Amino acid sequence: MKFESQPSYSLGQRTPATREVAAGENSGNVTLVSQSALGAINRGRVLQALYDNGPKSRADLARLAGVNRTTITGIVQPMIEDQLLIEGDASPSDVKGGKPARPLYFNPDAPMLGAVLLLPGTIQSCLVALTGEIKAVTKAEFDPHGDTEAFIAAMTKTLTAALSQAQRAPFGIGVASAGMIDSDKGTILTVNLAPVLTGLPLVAILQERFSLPVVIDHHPRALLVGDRWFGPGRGQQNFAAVYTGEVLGGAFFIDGKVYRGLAGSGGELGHSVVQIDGALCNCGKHGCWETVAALPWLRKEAVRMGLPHPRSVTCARLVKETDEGSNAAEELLDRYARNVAFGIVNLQQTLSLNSYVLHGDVAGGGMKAAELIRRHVEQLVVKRPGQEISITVNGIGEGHTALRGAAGLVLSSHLKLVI
Amino acid sequence: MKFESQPSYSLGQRTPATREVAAGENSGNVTLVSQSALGAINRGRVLQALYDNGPKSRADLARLAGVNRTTITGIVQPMIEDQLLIEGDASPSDVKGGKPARPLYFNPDAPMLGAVLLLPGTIQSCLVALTGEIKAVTKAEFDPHGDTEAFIAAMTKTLTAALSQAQRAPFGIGVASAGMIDSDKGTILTVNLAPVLTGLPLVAILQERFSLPVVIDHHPRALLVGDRWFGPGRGQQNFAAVYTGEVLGGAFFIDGKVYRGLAGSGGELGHSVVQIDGALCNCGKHGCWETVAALPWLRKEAVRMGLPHPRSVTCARLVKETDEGSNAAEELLDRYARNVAFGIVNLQQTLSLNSYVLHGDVAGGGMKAAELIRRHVEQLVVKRPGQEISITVNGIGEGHTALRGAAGLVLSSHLKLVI
DNA sequence: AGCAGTTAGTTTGTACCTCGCACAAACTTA
DNA sequence: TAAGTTTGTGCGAGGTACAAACTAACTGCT
Repeated sequence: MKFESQPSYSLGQRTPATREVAAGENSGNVTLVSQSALGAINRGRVLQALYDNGPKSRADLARLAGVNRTTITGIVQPMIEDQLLIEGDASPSDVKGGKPARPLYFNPDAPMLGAVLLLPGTIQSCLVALTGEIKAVTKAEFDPHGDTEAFIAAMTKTLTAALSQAQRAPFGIGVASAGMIDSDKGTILTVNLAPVLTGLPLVAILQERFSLPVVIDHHPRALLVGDRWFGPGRGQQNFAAVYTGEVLGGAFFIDGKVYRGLAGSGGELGHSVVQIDGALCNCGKHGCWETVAALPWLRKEAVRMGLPHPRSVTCARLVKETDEGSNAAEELLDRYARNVAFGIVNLQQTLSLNSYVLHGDVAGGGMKAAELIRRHVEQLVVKRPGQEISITVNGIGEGHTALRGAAGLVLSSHLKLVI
Repeated sequence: MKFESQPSYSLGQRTPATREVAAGENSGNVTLVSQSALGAINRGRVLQALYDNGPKSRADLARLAGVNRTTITGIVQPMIEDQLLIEGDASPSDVKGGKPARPLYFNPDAPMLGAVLLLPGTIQSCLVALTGEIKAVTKAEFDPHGDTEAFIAAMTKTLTAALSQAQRAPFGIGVASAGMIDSDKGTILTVNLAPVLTGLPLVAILQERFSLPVVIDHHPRALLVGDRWFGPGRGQQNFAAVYTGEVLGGAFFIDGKVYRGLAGSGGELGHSVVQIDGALCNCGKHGCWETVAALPWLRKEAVRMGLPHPRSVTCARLVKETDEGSNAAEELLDRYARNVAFGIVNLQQTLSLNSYVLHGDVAGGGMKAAELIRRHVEQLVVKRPGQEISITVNGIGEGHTALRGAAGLVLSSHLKLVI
């Protein structure tokens, strides 16, 4: 599957090959900013400003970035000609007098992004427009213990089905996967619940079949980017996404960049220790955060406390039952919130990001759960004067946030160059 | 106190005033890289490469950074003329044939950096050469509960004494301080053991008196920069510094940059929780890492176990007594190492930096303590294939590492622009 | 000794980017 | 209708990195 008509400008490094050439034999630890890279960087930042702030005029963008208006014109003009951006009609502005500003926004028909969400047993592929719209969703299932070839065939088939509905070449393909991912090498290291994926060099495989830039990252990082793009993290420079469910995970947005850690292994929070010599964890260690703040703990406690249908209890149900007056539910919910809070406290003491977006089970508990957790965090953290800690939930269907995030991963990896 | 003869080129933003002008009314979250900033950025990176790798020829630097040789010439030539760098004699190289390379290195007589280490009751000021040499150390004491004016007078006096021995204007002044620091605003928030410092806007005060760029940061961050500059972190792009003693603290070097967190509050690791509902901490919470891995814990346990002179026990002494065959010392040392390891494990699970430099009490235990801790970390961390975790100690007199780090803070804040 | 080959560093010209200035377009206010 | 304001656009200036071509200095072979 090949596409034509690449845009006349570059959004950054468009293919891994280009990247290798650009980096050359640069084995050192210094990278200078080259003249040509500068253009790509600034183009990327202007686009990001448009993501973050919505439609803006050239003059607004110039003010926002502290640069000359002419600079913005020079950057956006080719993008308008290339139909990536659209110049809207002059809108009635709030300022008096003067030529009315013409807002710039993303062309809904601009090149889209391929996105894949890979969870044990299921593949979800789609196209994501720069406006965040999700199109051409195709799903497939695979045998987690089956044959690699069969999985690759299923993967290729759904992705082809989704991508073929694009009119112009997508900018790239982003894959969000459960499990342990090496995002540098582009391989899946291990997925406990889907051994067929173990060691799969998925990026190389997809790159070869689709001739597009491909990025893979783990699920929480996709949620983070989804938050940043169209969720509560929009426009923020520092925040963390935290996922709770059967397992716990997290990802960080630091100083305007997605944090990966070496080989993309940052954010494996589930196995940070909050209880030395505590309960045994799946990983073989004791007292991991996952042993006190994930669903298995919640359900075990529900059994112990004699709650109704304890094996299927969720945060959402606890909130509902609390509202209906169940003291037992309220008590368990509070303990759950407190246990979740400990992990956030440790993050806060370490990175001091001040802003946390919750996903997964606790997100089902909505604002009430978030507020409960926030209160525990406030109590447990060492306060600094004037410091406010924000805890929000992203309740949008998880699949959508992760898919948007997977798409955003491609984009951000090509916009935010490592400089 | 004023200096003359500024260099003809700029190493970045030389004064806060310039910075404000440069940022303009940029209240947004986007910053484009301007053409002129590009030069400053690359100049800074070349200098950093020289720090990291020691004397290098232009050609080597070009290869290291993946840029053209002519670019390096253009960058270093003004610095040589300005006597910041010196071009060494052609040295016999290992390659056969060709014109011999001429190494570039820092002029020991180049402008130096002012550095201050502020601990409860004591002030230490000095000059630090770009070669790392520490000169003109002057010390003073102050009453931690005394008068603010008296403190400022003492501070100004020692710093003036140190700076007056410089022949050219220092690049700036770096302050490393105990306690909670707001490095954005340049103020000391609180120092538990020195109330006189509470709320002191030290950066503004020093900037006014010395007309130089001034940077303040907390003690562990200075240690980090000291490590990065002349310690085990030299040339590394990702590592953490961890300080243990009466209190615990840390700082991170991430992707080639010092991590600060909002208002410089990142790295307050002592109060991350490793034992839910554990022992009561000074901060009023329970189960902080500080309650199980700092000196007070160690000494309390030494008392409990009946070790000799338990109130003055240190890691160094435990190592010595272990070597001499004391089983009790060996057992306590191992438990101490394990407790320290938990904090490092949590860092590793969160940020995945893979490299840790220890300071303070555990550093006194030398390689033996480091190896013990490393073994515990290896056992407690979720291993990824091929992942190696390095734990080292920086045993150099703490004052020196912190002072060098304080100096480095100024330099790095002026070299590594936020771009 | 002399020449080819190799590497270091410089000179020169080119391409690219941002900025400041001047100006037209479009709108408001008096 | 005139003055004032804001947006957006040419155009030249200044600064930066790069490529090509050159000189300088050294090695190894004949």
